[in-house]
Amino acid sequence: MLGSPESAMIERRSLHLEIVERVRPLIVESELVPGSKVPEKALCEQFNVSRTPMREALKVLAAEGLVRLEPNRGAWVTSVTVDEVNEVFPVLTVLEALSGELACAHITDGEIRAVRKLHDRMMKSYADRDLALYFKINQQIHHAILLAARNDTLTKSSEALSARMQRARYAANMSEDRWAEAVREHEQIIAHLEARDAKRLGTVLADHMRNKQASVLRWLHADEAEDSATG
Amino acid sequence: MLGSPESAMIERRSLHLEIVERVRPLIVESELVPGSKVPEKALCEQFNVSRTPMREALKVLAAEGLVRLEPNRGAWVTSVTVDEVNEVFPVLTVLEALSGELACAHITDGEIRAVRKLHDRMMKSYADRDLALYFKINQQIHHAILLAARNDTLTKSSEALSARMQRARYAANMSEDRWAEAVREHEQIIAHLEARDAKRLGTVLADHMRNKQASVLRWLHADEAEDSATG
DNA sequence: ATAATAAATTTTGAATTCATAATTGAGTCA
DNA sequence: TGACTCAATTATGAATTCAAAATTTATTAT
Repeated sequence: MLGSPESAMIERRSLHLEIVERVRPLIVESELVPGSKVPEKALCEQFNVSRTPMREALKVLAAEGLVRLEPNRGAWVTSVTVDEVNEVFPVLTVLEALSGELACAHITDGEIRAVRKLHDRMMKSYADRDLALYFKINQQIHHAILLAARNDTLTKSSEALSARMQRARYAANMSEDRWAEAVREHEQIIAHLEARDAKRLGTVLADHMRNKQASVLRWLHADEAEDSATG
Repeated sequence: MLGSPESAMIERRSLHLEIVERVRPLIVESELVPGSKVPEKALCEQFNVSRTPMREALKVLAAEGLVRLEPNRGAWVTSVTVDEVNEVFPVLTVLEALSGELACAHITDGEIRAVRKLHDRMMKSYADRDLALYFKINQQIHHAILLAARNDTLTKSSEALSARMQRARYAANMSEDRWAEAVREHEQIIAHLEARDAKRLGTVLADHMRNKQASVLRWLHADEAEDSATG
């Protein structure tokens, strides 16, 4: 046993949570492919843990909506469907708006400067046409705003739903027009944040999220078309 | 073994979920007292299940925020604190507003009539000064609106947070004035729903929730005062 | 060759076991 | 009495075991 490298092993505190935090990115990053079966045994071997904590972790991931448990048939990676997008995004939209409003009330000057730095770096990544970097910084900005809202419940709810949507790797599909629009929205986001204009920041964040929803839907439809063409 | 009555036993499908749905009300109804240890062994005996599915269930309940897991010290029933109320209610408020807006778009005439019936019965319970019944129907109304929103993600998120707040059994503390105010708000809720006025329904539901938050906070403070007086 | 059935294998769900950590309680000493 | 130690007990976390269900493979009949 134990053919896995040292770095893949887990020893600290709450084992099942440790596993949740290791398996979740595998799902979010689509390393575990949507619609496929979660390879329970292989994951146990990979992390060198027994089935008990792994199965506990899968139950938590099921509660988060990242896997679906079929009685006597195991755990399956959920996939991003049109219906799911149309369900999750409206919720995410109001949470995002709330995070903006609360952030304006609680964010420190130092945190605003930090977001500004992220924003400027993101603009550079746009100028450089570095989509991957753009998306990474993008997420960091949204995360920073959530943290500034000083509401763990909001952060947890929002990031759980975000994780479900993040699996849609629609980035590659994003049009030049949409990218330019997103950039303009982000200019407004940083401006309203620096002005601590809660209402306007909430509104633009909500609009931003609705546009993202539309973008993800376009990606989903393109994906479907591709499937029916090649498959 | 097995001194528990037939009705307390569990046999169907997904055992851990079955347990979640049995233990959750014990927490929401405060039969498991806030701040106390979850009696894992006793619950296993009560439901006649082994520790494995019980512990899986506790992990799910921890994800929902109803219990807190302390490594090597077991599971503890979380209690409703001022900080938690001030965190959860703002989120609940925007979700409730969203549910109203979506409900206006999707609710059927039949469902509206059903909510109207609930509303009228609730008004009668108010006239009868039957607080317990009032609260029960109240919840049914909010649940009916959530269902009419046709968004499972929203329903799940909202009811998970509601469950956490429901443990605050602030009803007994609700003032006559607050009760009268809540009733007026409900008159508006049913009116806007029947008019399918999404924006206004969203707004009044949000206001209603904010008033509820204030009411819960008053109850919490009264409770604290009582503690420092008697304890 | 194909479909249907039956046997073998694997996977799943849940009980049990076992090592370790935490708690309790008895005994000791100031 | 009260604080402190250390043994006994209990609870916890996680691996293992075991029965049942599902899946795969082999076999038979058409």
